[in-house]
Amino acid sequence: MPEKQYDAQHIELKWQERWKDSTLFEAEENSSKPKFYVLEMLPYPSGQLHIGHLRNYAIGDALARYKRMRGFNVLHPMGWDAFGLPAENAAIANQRDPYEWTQFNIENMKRQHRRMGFSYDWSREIATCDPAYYRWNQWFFLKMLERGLAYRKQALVNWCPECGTVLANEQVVDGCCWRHESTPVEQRALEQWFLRITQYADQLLNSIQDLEAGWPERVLLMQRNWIGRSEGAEIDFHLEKTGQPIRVFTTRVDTIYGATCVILAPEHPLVAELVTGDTKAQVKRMIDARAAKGPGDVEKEGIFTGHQAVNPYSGEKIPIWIGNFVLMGYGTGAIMAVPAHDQRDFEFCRQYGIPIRPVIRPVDGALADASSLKEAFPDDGILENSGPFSGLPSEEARRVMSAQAEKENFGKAAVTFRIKDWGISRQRYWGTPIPVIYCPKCGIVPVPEKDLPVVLPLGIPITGKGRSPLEAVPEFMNVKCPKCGEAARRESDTMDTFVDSSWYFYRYCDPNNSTAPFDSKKIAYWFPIDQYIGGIEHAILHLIYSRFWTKVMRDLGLITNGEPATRMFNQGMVLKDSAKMSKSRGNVVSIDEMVEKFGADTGRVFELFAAPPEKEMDWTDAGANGAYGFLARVYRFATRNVAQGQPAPGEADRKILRKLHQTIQKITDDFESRWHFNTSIAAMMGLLNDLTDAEKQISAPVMAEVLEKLTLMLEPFAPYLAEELWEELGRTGPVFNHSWPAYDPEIAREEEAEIVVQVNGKLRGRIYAAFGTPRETLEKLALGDSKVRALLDAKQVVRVIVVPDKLVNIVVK
RNA sequence: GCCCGGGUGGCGAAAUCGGCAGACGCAAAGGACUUAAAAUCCUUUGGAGGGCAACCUCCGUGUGGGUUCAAGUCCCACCCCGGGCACCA
Repeated sequence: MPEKQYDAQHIELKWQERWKDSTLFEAEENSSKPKFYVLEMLPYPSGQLHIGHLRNYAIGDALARYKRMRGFNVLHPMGWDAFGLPAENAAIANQRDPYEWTQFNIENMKRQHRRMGFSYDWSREIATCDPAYYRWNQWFFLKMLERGLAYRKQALVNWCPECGTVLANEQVVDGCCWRHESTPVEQRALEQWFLRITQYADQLLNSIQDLEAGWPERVLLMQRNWIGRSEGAEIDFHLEKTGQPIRVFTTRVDTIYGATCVILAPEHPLVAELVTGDTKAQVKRMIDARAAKGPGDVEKEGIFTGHQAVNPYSGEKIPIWIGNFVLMGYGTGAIMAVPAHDQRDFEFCRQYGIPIRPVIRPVDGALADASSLKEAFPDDGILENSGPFSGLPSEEARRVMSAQAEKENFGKAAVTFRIKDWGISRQRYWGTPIPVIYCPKCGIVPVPEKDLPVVLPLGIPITGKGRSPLEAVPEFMNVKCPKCGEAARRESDTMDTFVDSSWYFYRYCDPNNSTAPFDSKKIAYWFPIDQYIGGIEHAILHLIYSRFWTKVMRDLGLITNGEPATRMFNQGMVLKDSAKMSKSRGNVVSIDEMVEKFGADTGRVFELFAAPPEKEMDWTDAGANGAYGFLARVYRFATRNVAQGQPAPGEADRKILRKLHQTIQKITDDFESRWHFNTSIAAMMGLLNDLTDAEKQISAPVMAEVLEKLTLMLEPFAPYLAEELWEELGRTGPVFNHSWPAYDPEIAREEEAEIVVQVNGKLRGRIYAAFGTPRETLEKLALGDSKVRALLDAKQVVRVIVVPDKLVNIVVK
């Protein structure tokens, strides 16, 4: 009879058909099992899934299946982040209704995910473009508005005068509009809505320490830097002429006697008062130049205002400059320049001939001579030439000096954060409408909760021109004021899509709730997320916003957890032939194409086998062939050995059982600790190689046991094949309803330890001894080894190092 | 410039706590089967040298130093690659 061949297409279609429309894992809130919530980051439905998107799902699905087999009540939901710029651009370009376009893409992606056989609980599917979801974005917005966490202020946006519309940063190309390459983008001030994330800056920073156990160190580091807390002092210099205070922020108030000028950001409000005529025009050019270029490329540039400021400590008069490197959005928008102790100030002052005056000396050194200074001395030391503070160490001086400022009312110790409030206004069609009404009489009026959701009007023209697409829809814009009943206008801005992704994973726990965003009891059961998996590109924005949202919901009394996820994992990128996959390179491999060529199981196995999951991996068809070959060998071996084997047990049985238990141990360890599934799969390949070598010597019961356990171990990686083999073995599936195989360390252990014998650290031989053989015996054995003895001839043994069960190193002279 | 990762055969990689470098796979070469090809199976495969042979010797984890009985792994300096941030006072 010819051997059965592995036909991935046939097998996968068969099981897809059987499991059509069914949810594989159903998570239950009332289960007595321990819970495990595993989540991959939301995909955006661009409709064109390629194998680069596959990796975090392959990892998440393997983990979900493994945890399920370990007896956990697993929640593994799936949904779609379905608002955004691409949908709108597609609508503009293809004249398609964005809602239909999105629905089409969601259906397509769902089909692809089903084809891959991922174990989602489809009964919990959500799409963020559904009013049933975004209604709660609006509800949260109103709650934040009530508590002063949402506010409106003027902010600068990129504006294309040709389109008459707002541009996202990525739509600005070389300072010009992406559609009008010769039209420079302008900065225009618009009233925009903000969420006060800065109010949570301290909490977001402090509770990072709770994440240290389960989040990658680099993500936490990036977040710490992003939040950017710095301690220092705010000090008022005074305008000489009027006595008007100019507040500066500094981390080095101890250097203030070395301040030789005050520098204002060009946008600083005082600038408008201080400068006139030509200088004013010069300042405007400075602002525009910076907007067009981006801060990194700008040369330091300064303008003297002609005014003087008074140092509140020394009474000294110093010039006031305007500097293009001073940021209005950080600190107070004004700095004191201490060129002797700050490299950037040093460069600026040298450029403009402003005096440089050292006031800090190293603890065990002398004060630098200003005329010979080559670079700034930025470190702490001892104060000199600093009036009553001379002789104090920097740290103490900072404390004393800010205390004095506070006492005498010209400043205080202060903390500044780099993080800014979160601007959520988007002048776009495709997002959650901001639920606010502007009444000429009552002002800003929130939409009453009973009128939610404010729904996006469908079927309207989207041209990409004008302030916002919604503004051109009178049926949407014109409303009665909920307070006074007079004619009023709606807010036409929609929300940033990061709002959608900030709390979607809570909605999964209760996706159909129509009276609340979710039932708090269900959240209390499932949260925090046990494992979140996604790309490193979200390390900052998405992950800070969702942490912020969690803290706000906790303060609203909706949830009790302070962080959304206890563990976070960032998978590496998938490359194709060593280059990032992209349409322009033409190296995109679609999931459909891959499944037709190799099968879903092969795709998963290869993506996990080619590299450890946190590293980037290179997709090559040859490599995928290798993974296919492995699955095919497993299939052929299993099908030809079902109910086969020698009647009597023998030596081969013992060896193969040992290998089996070693393999189970290895893969279990990989799942429990570091997720190096590449080595897990390598271990299964090793087991299969040993099985093939001993094929004819294995007894029937051992063969049956090995095949059963191998199939169970395949389940997280190649579920279709596992299911098929399970059926071949005469068992009833699904496989994930069965327990993960246990290993016995006694069986897994080698009978004898192989002990390496080194002479002066070089490998010279091996000896074999039972585990736990005492040091003395090992030393004797090693010294007695004939090969070793030959090498020791005429040499003197200085020392012998014995590592039990491992190694003997003989040091000779 | 700063911060964070990396650098191991022809290639992807393994070596989890300082203890046998190169597991597992790809590619390649040779062989078996075949009219032939595909598929499958077997053998070889870090480099150099030696031996009729079982095998043996030396070198080898980006570079140069160091610690150690022992270094891919720890320390110092440097080079290169990738990612992030970029005048943050």
